[in-house]
Amino acid sequence: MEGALAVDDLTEMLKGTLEGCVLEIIGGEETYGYAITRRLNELGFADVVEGTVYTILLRLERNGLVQVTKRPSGMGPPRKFYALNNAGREEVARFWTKWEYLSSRIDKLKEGGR
Amino acid sequence: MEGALAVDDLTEMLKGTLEGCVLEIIGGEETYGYAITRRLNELGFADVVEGTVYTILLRLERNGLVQVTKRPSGMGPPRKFYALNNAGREEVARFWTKWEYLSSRIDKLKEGGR
DNA sequence: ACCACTACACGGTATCACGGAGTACCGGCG
DNA sequence: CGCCGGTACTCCGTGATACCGTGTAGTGGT
Repeated sequence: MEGALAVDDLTEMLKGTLEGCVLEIIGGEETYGYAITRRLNELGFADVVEGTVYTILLRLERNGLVQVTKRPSGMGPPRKFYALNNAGREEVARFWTKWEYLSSRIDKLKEGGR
Repeated sequence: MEGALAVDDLTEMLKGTLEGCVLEIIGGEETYGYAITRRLNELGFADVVEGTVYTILLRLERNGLVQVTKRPSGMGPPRKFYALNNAGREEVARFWTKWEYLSSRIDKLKEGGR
């Protein structure tokens, strides 16, 4: 019954897009790593695991795209909440531009490719 | 005047998709590396260079997805023509399934992401 | 003879998603 | 009280991929 989905491994295809997805989620509301992972799983990115998301979050922080606030949880260890700053908002806009561009080219190739 | 396109660097986003694009092009007609590179450039993948395409072609050959035929050119050195075999046709179908899946998830995230 | 265009191959680099191990805080169970 | 499961974050190593420069080679034009 487990992941009997049509797709077995999106890993390589997610390169470059997963970071954008995380940015978009953070842009929607201030949130933290564990919740982002769950959110991604719900959205259909079923195989994305915590280690991957945390790597991305650390990278976002290192690149100065997010503002980080640590808050106690009551449900376990303290959480690190992430919110976009100006640079982050610009980056997420760039991401969507790139995605739009790429997906239009690919769809065109798929249609009139021959 | 230089590449004043809306997108500066698709490199990371192309990971996992470029190989599928090459497969699709080969599936359309038997062709060779140099021409595939030109075709990709025409299609909007402007920054894809020959070295990249050749590594993909070597990989496809190594993975037994293509049938290779060397033919003299008259326009330079001999060309290696690539055509899909059965495994290659299955692979390109899998690619489009994955692409469909991924792009639908991403578009959903973009719309109702919150 | 030189140069430009065509055409392919190779080696090294950077980036990214993944996976496992480790740490830590909390609540419920027997 | 001790153990386990769920929550939550960190670190490090691995594998896959696209990129880039360089080299090799064949053809034709001047």
